[in-house]
Amino acid sequence: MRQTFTKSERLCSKKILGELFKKGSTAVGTFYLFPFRLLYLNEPESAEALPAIVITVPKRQFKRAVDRNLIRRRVREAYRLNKHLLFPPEGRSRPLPTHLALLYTAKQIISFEEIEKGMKLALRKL
RNA sequence: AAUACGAGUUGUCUUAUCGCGCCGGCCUUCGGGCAGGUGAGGAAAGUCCGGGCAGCGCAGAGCGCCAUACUUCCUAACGGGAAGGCAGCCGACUGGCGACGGUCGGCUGACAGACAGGGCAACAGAAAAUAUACCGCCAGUGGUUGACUGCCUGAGUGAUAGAAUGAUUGAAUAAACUUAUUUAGAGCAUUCUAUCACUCAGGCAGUCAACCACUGGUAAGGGCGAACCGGUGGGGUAAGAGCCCACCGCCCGGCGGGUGACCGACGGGGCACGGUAACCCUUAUGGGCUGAAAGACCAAAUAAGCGUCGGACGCGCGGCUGCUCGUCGCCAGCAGCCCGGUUUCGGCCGGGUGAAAACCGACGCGGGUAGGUCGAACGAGGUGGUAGGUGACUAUCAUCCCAGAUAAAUGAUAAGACGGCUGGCUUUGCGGCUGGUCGACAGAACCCGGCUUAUAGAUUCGUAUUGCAU
Repeated sequence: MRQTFTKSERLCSKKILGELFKKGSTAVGTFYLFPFRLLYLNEPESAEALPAIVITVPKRQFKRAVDRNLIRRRVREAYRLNKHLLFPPEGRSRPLPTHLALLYTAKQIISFEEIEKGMKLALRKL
C-alpha cells in the first residue's frame, strides 16, 4: 500500500477529540507502549477506511516549539512508513479503529529508529 | 599576522528514496489522480511600544487616571530613529604659579520645573537648613610656673685702693767667718674698711614663654559626612574673613549670533539662591475601550417564533328590537344592541355576543450548532538607478511578486561534501591517508514600523595593543 498521509487521515474534529480524551469513556480503548500511550475509538459504520490519527507532544516536557515539531514529525513519519502493519496479510481479527491518538510520553527527544521500533510494536498490537 | 573593542554582512551545501501544505493547468468513475511551480527567520522569539484593520462607544466642558519630558527634524505613528546642544567621565595634545581652562576623539545621561506649595534626610558630626563653633588660631583679664632685665637686702668669691700685723728680701753699721741692730724700699700672707665685678638666696617691678580659667574675636586650618554656605593667587589683619584686588566659577542685565536647545563678548553684583520631583506636586503634550478567539458571510442539526396548506377535535342551545321572506305560527336570513357588580382613571371580574388562539402533520421563513468561506497574503512592499538632504529620510523612474497553514504544511531517512575539535599512521617539513565527534539561537499564524533578548561558526571595515618583515 502507498505510504501517503493525507488530510483524511488526520483527526481534526474538536468533537471527536473531546470524545477521545474524555475520561472513563467505555468506547475508548487504551494501552501504553514505550514511548507512546495510545487511545483509539471504533465507529462501526465506517468500515474499511484508514483511521484518523492525532499526535500530541506535551508542552510541559518540551518548552521549545522547535523540539515539539521535530518529535511530531518523526512520529508522523514512523506511522506513515509503517501503517501497512494495520492490514496483515492473514486478515484482521479485531475491527480497525476509526480514530487514534498517539501521546508521546518520553521525557527526552529520542532518535527515529527507536520511535519506529515502538511504532511497529504498537501497530501490530492494534 | 594575532588579540581586544566598536559598527556591519552572513549564518552550511549536494544527491537519492518516501512524504506534506498551497497555486494555477489537465484528466476524472467526483473518491481522487497526473505532471509542473512554490514553501520559515534575523531574530519567525519576548509580546515591551507605535500604527493599519475591525467591532462597540461618543453633544460640549471639567475632574480623575496612564504615558511621555534638552532642541530641531524624520515618520502613518511611536516610549523608535537622525542631527545638534548641554552635563559628566575617559584618552591625546595644549595654556596657566594656581584655581581652572582650550582643541580633537570616544563613551554615558528618565537631560522640564526645587523663588507655586507641602513633605523628607539614617549614621557620623560641634553643627544638617532663619547655620553653628568641638579642636585649633588670635586678643584681653586673672592665676600658676619658668626664664631674662632692673632695683633693694643678705651671704660668699674675686679684683683694686688704703690701714694694721707678720715673716721674707735689699742696703747700711757693728762684731770673728756668722750673728745682731738700724733704716728705707720692694713684694708676699693674714685681717679690716671702701669700691667694683661675679655667684647664690629672698623681695619688688617689668618683659617673655608655657599651662589653666574666664571673656571676646575668627571661620584660614583640622576633624564628620553623600552633602555643611564659592575656589586660586596676592594684599591685609591680633588672628582671620569677599575685608580688599586680580583671575576662575556663580548670579543679573541688555546686546550680538542661532529655527531652537544654547553660545559669545561686554557691563554690573562681592556672592546671595544646599539636596531630593525614581515622595507628593506643577507645567506642557498625547491617550475612548477591546483585540483577528476582532469582525463579516454561507449553513447540515436544532429551540422559540412567524406564514401557508391540510387534518382532527371542540364550541354553537340566553334575550330584545327592527327589517326581509312567508297567508299566520314554526323555521331561516340580514341589520343593530349590550346588561350587572367593583373602581378616581386606566381597567378588572362575571355573564352575553363576536372574533381569535389553543392540537397534530407537511412545507417555507427565521435562527444559528457541527462544518465551511471571507477577513488573509500587492504591501506605509522588495531590489536597482537618479535627484534632494550632514543624516534619519523623501521624491521619482525601472523592475520583481516573495510562505499562507488552521489539532496547524514547510519533513523523515540514508550517503557524500564543507567547516571546527580530536585520535591513529606517515613525512625533515609543507602536507597526505584514515577513524570518531560536533555543526549555533531558534519554527510563520491578520499585517506592518521599532525596541529588547538569544545566537556555534564564517567574514568586511575602523580603532588600539603586541609580534614579525622591509
